[in-house]
Amino acid sequence: MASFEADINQRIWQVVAAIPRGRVSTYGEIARRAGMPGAARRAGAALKALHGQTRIPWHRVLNASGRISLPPGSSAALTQRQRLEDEGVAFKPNGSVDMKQFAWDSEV
DNA sequence: GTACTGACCAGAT
DNA sequence: CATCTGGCCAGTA
Repeated sequence: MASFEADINQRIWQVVAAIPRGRVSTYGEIARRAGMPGAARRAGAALKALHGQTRIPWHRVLNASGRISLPPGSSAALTQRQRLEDEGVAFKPNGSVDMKQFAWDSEV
């Protein structure tokens, strides 16, 4: 049996890939859907492992506050915001996204 | 093996 | 709003 760790990453990426365009989710939600409730950090580690080279829509994942969890001003953070706005996800002046409106599991 | 860190989270102060 | 605390799991030194 191969270690489950590698499969866990695949699981996480699969969940992220399932986020509809124009919607966002959180690390906690991703972890929960991947079968590891409470392991939000694991989700972050899995996305970091992609290091940008992937077709997985990692930019649709925000932290529980609805904010980009990457260093402000960093290349990755700017790319994430750019791609989300391009998909129709709006950022408030304070730099957060309205989860009530754009969360994957949320209805308008 | 231990210790520290991190694209986290929720609750308390 | 800022700060701290405990919890979670994996990667790194």
